Amino acid sequence: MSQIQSSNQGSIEKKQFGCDCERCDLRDLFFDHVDDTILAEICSSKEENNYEKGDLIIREGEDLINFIYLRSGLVKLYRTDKEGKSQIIKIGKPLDFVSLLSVFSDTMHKYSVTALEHSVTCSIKLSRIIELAKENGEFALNLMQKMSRVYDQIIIDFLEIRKKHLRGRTAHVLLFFADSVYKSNHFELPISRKEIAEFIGMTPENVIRTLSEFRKDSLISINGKQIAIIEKKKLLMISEHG
Amino acid sequence: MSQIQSSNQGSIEKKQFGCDCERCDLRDLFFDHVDDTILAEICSSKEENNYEKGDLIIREGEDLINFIYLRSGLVKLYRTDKEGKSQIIKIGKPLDFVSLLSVFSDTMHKYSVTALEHSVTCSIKLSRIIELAKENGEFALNLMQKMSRVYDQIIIDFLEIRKKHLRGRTAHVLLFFADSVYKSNHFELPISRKEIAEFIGMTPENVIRTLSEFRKDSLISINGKQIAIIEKKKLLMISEHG
DNA sequence: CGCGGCTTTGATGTTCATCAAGTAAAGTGG
DNA sequence: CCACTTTACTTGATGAACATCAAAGCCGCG
Repeated sequence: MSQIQSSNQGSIEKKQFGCDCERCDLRDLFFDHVDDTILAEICSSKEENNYEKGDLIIREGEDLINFIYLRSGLVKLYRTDKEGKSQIIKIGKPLDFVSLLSVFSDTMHKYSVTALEHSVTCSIKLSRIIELAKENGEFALNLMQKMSRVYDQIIIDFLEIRKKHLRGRTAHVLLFFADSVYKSNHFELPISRKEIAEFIGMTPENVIRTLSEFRKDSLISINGKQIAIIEKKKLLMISEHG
Repeated sequence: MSQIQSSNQGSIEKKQFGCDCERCDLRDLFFDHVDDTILAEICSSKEENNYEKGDLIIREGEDLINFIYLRSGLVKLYRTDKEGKSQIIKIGKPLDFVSLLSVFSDTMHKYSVTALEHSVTCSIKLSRIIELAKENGEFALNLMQKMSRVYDQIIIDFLEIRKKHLRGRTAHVLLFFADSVYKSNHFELPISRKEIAEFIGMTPENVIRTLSEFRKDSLISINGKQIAIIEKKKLLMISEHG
């Protein structure tokens, strides 16, 4: 994992924070209710990290020191049991909050996070965030809302997936990447067949078999990791149970 | 559903709040960081409700007006789809927070809640809680921690259950009631076989079959809803996968 | 180049849902 | 309070869905 400090590239507008937080989409989300002085302090104390595909960002069990969020890229959030088997909980995009889960429930990370593509995270000392929340209820409330939405979405996805069979689950994953991540019917799968299986609670063999079926039925075309969705409506029907 | 207002029965210690919050276990959890004046105000404006087994406490989709928590009793938290099929998310005990989930993520309830035994809830206007959180960061942070723990536990339980087969899931449920709810190896099941099935994502028939198997293997004894766990160690092994 | 992990397909058996049919229990109206 | 209706429970039989095992091809990497 490489680790670089972001440099101020002289933004055009607003104050100089000694960093480039002004241009970060996440700023609004987090710091709506924090005044500029504090924002500048946070901003200059933050740490920006770069990760390549496959890099471990957070390891389950590690001490929870930083509040980490995803600035760009794509990550998977997962748990691994003693036998080494993983279960993927969520595919995290920017504006999702990487370490948001479990930040306030424990002193250790409850889940691991690994980059699925080149990703950039920002880290802020958790102790500072907690101070801020104590001092500033609006900020705390804002955080609470975001957290709650992320959690609720995970629960609803789990329930949705549990209702479906193999074909429905597989279609669900394809549509998730097409609609929620890449916003295109043609994309490169950022995860392996095995990881799809860990995501939907099936075996890799059966995921592959189902993808092959979809291909034979001309619902999708497959070229390694390249996926093109051909019959989206049919795929949707399969996902919603068919 | 009956609805009674709690009456002050003249508590011995501390101030008179015009209510009996002093004797509520939940008080500490919520209002550690709120001063007595505000506490008194909240306390006298709260509404206490009684529910019998089977009473609906919250209906999915209802406007989220009150912050509701479970003072005593047992509830199920669940979602129902268009075809009328339910999925149970969690069995809620006192000190769990009935309306905690989704309170801060939406304007509507995302889940339904039904009483599994006689239950007592306290309701506080959500708008008041939000004001409090804004004014008082410590309170907000406290709430955030509790919420986060509840959510994390749900996610971990979902993952655990997903790893297991029918026998493991059924054992898991029995042990949950024995250890986490009733703290006894002999208890009356508060939910039907069908509800167990909705909880673990199986069919009622197979839940029944598995319970019968456990009975034939002398791991448990069954008399209607009365369950006695005989071979706890073996049940534990089955739960942890055997 | 060769090793290890991911991928793919096929064959086989297990696990589970579904259907059916009957019993017990619990609620309902006269 | 009893006959009636409904809902929950139970067991068996069957087939579908899925995991597992096996074998071979592929790809990336040291």
